[in-house]
Parts: sequence; structure tokens; C-alpha cells
Amino acid sequence: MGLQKPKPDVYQAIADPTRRQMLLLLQDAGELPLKEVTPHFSMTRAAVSKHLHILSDAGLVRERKVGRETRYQMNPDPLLELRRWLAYFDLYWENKLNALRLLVEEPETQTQTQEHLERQPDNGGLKPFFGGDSGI
Amino acid sequence: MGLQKPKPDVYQAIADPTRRQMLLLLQDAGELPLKEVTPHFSMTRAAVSKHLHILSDAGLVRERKVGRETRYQMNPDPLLELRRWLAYFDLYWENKLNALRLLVEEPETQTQTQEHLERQPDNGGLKPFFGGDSGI
DNA sequence: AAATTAGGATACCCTATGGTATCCTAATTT
DNA sequence: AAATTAGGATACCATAGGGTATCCTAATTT
Repeated sequence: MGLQKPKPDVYQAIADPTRRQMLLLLQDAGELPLKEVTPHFSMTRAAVSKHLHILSDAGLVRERKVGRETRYQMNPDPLLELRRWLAYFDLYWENKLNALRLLVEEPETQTQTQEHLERQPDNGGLKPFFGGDSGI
Repeated sequence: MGLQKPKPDVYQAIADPTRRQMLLLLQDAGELPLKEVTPHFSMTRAAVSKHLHILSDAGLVRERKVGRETRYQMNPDPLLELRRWLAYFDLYWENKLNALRLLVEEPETQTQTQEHLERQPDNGGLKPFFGGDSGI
């Protein structure tokens, strides 16, 4: 069983929009070396590398050395921590969620929202009592 | 109930642990003036005020003036943005999630993962196809 | 009216963060 | 072997962020 990393704050890792975008990019692309991540952003290779390391420190990205290049892959597990935290506020939403969802989803999305509105959202079966701390 | 302001970044607002704590505090307490929020933290009134304003800018806290004091109240609505963003990664979890849950809730049954997850693939009614801030 | 109190507003300090530029190494290619 | 390439490592800069101290105002209390 692999042990998990020190976890340098997921919250802060995703605070930066660039890094959020990187996660999405990696999610789509699967696994990319620095060289191929870089052109997606308007900053230097070094900057991209830094961001990737921050993501890596937070456990959101896994590195794998292949030859002289390091390939980066998404690992969303630490985001479970976020989910867990968000679950604290579910109680607040449960009542107004329906009304709110209309406002939120409407703008540019076609929605067949109504259907799954009924089934009460909850947090996907996640309970706020286990440590969503990656490592699996 | 109208939608919130231009939205000065929820992600960044919750990046700070103090502010996260404030949200939880306000969630419990309901509505508090600065004076009563302050003693919960080991920093000056001014610092607390700053944090509250950041939360307020992000729409996570609502201010209400009562006499000379301003009372602050939690408003978790902007966190839906986060939920929405998190939903992007639900697909990644769907396979692992149940395994994890089994590990946590019932350490012995971890072998039955596969059949389990076909039944409970949902992410709490949140769909992964809109949201985020993407951009570039 | 005078004194007190809540808390907004500045001004300022220090550190963290995002970024570039530059150099250095180790694989790869020719 | 020589040249090229990927990307790590520093050094450095500018700005944003958390924090305190201080002053200022407007309600409240006496």
C-alpha cells in the first residue's frame, strides 16, 4: 500500500486559476510531459514547472520519469478533502438548492435539470467523517 | 433572491484556513458582529475584519448593519461553483470511490468493489459538463 | 454633553507567490 | 563524440497577502 504525501494544502493548490486549468488539461490529455503542457499556457516553461510541482506537492498530480522527461498525470484524489469540506454546507443548501440550481445552470447550458432535481443531491455518498486523503 | 456580485474568486477566498474556519463558525453561530467573531481567532480585530471582507467580496458572507455594528452571516451559495468544478473529476472517482468507502466503512468487504459501483455511480446530482472557469 | 464603544480606514511591515532569466545536467540524436 | 534537447535549479523581481498599529467616525451609554 502506498503511503500518502505530506499534503501541502489542496485548497491553496487550486486557488490559482492556472493550476485549475492544468488539472483539466491533464484530465483530458491523460499524461503529459512538461514540454507539452507548456504551450497551453502563456508563461515560461519554468513557471509551468513550478505550478506542476505545487500541484504535485498537493498530491493532485503524479510525476513519472520516462527517460529524460517527466510526465505529469492528474490525480484527483486529494480533491475528496474538498468534497468532504463542502459537505459541511450541504445542510444549508438542501432547501434552496432547487431554486438556486435554476439560476446557476440556466445561462449557457441546456438543461434537463428537472429530472435529477427530485433525487436529493447529497454529496454522492460521501460522509464528512473520513479523511479524503488521497493515497489510494 | 438575486445572484451574487461579480464574484471575486471563491477559490481564493477559501484558500485561507482562517477563512474556512470563519465560515464554519458563522454557520454554527448564525449571525455575528465583528466583535464576537474576533475572540475566536488569535489575531487583531482589523485582521478579522479583512478576512470577513474577503469572504464578503466572494459572496460567502453577507453583511447587515445593525446600529453601529455590522453583523456577518454565512452564505454558502458561491460554494456551488466549487461543487460544480469538482464535478469535473467525478468520472475519475467513480471507480475508486466505492473502494474507498468500503475501506473506510467496512474493511473486510473490499473485494466486492466492481458490482457495487455500477449501482451508485452518481455524484450527487451534479453534472460534470458545465462550469469551471477554463478560459485560455 | 461627555465618555465610551464598534468598527471602518490607512499606513506600513514582512513573507509568500507568480513570474522571468539564466545556468546546469543528463538523455537523445546525428 | 558532438550537438541538441528536456527540464531541473537558482537567482532575482514585482506584487499580493496576512498581519499589526494607529487614527477616525459614528452610535450608544452615562
